[in-house]
Amino acid sequence: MTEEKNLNFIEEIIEADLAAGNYPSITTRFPPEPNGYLHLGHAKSICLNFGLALKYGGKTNLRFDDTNPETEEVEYVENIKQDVQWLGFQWAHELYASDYFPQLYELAVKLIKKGLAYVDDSTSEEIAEQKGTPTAPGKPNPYRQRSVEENLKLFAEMKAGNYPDGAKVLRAKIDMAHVNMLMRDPVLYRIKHAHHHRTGDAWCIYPMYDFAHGQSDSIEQITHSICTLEFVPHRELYNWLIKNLEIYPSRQYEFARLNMTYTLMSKRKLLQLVNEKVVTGWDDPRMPTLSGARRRGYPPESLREFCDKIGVAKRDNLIDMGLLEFCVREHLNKTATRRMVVFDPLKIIITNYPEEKTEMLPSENNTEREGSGVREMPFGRVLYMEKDDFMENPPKKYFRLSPGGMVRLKSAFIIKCEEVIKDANGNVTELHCTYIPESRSGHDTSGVSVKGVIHWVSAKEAVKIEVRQYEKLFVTEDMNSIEDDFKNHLNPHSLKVVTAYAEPELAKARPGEQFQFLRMGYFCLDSDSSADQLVFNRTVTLRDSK
RNA sequence: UGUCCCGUGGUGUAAUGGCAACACUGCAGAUUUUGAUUCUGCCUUUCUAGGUUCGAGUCCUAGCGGGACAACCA
Repeated sequence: MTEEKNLNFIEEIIEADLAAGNYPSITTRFPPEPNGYLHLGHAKSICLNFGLALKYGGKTNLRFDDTNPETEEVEYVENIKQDVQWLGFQWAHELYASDYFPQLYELAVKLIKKGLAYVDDSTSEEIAEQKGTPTAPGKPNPYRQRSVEENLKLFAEMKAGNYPDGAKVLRAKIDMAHVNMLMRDPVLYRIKHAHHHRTGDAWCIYPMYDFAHGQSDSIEQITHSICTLEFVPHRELYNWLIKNLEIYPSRQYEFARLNMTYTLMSKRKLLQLVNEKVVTGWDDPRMPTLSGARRRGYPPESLREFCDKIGVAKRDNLIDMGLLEFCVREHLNKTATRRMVVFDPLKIIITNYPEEKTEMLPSENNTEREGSGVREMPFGRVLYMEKDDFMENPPKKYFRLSPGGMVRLKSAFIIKCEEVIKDANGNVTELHCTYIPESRSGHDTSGVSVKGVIHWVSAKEAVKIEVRQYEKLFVTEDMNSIEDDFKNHLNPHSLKVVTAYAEPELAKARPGEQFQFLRMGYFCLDSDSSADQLVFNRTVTLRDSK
């Protein structure tokens, strides 16, 4: 237990509320709209809302904000639930704003009866026109003066389906000259003859966000309704409705949304990438979605650690993607199983090693994880090493292989490069080496010490695999600052597919298993794998201080 | 030319009127059978100007800078 508290501003509010006895315990909610997949920004919100309830012994509801049937689908509902659970959280109740449609309708009637709402026949253009601008007040229209009886009748007719889409709306009657534009008689209900993923065709009028979200909070007795900064102006309306509807006083608090370098966090734009097949789907490992992160191999623990590290505040931020990668490496370093894979093979022949011989050499699965044991790697006369680990004319501080030089083959022997074989064009095609039999790993009596250690595989037993190497999706650091089409900023090299040569043990990889390919990075088996073609995703590279 | 929100190292986040700190990044070094990991050190910080106070990153005022607000989206 640490002494210091270091609370974020929401925790301070909660602790003050609890200390003052304002609530017996807290209730939060995570309120996604099922019109897309969850992304890293949602992870911040999920960790915040669920984390707060966990910390203070409260509970969190998962509530789908499904008030716009035109964009919402069950497919999204299912994936959102899966993502929240994958992140490691369990909701108290699975709820839907659409469950409250009957109650919401009654609340609207109540507002009408109080003379605080009216039916407006204006077109959306007219309403926008009459609304004024942030610097100019709006003007009321004649519909504002309709009687309570007429409003009641008209609203009932709207519900009954007597009018086409757009013919009428229900608006709150507040103040057309209000300095806050959201208080200039906001639209509460609109007509949409659309099929809803849960209520079907039972309704043809649907509440707007402002007449659904806060009311749902009240119905569920949410104590702390936490949302992002763009809802700050809505808070005044949120409170006005609570007061005039005389319902449970939930309170809204706003924090700054997550922004990350080289990334977009807009569901609309991510949907565009999916629809236009720029990526393979919402779960493309390059996507900043939770399903993309999962497929790429980011452990949920890392995401939670990341959300913890970035903190919660009210100022705009741009978090370095490197911080997320740090959290991923930190976790994977302790958990990932080590394997050797050569990406760009250079054949080496150990000239003093017997033709027919193969011996099995043990190598640690993970020195960072106690009890993870060893596996056996076949070693023979013909091996592959990384082309990158050989240099004909090495610079000063180079300590891998060069002509006449020595390196250790990890978990095996020290070898010396005796001869460089080239093709007609002068490209190096093969290396002839000798090995030092006394230098066997763990039994080294050779007295020779070398600085370089490289990975390798036996050519005969090597397994061919497909590896997908990912890089950032966009080349521009701050994607919020651009003013042209975001697709102009796509990274043309965000995916590179290569064939690599793996030690035979890797063929036993199971879905979800995380690996470190020695000196190359962290990888996981992709769902595109088949019996005769294993496909691996590169989760993240190793830190490289070469 | 309105209202609201926000200004602390390169990036984030703390410091709750009393010695500006932690993490990431970067740089340097040690260790290392992964140029990884681990360890050590270093660089760099309170937007400006007034005011209140014994004392201001913190409170007040103004300015400057950034963001939000004119969907029958959420």
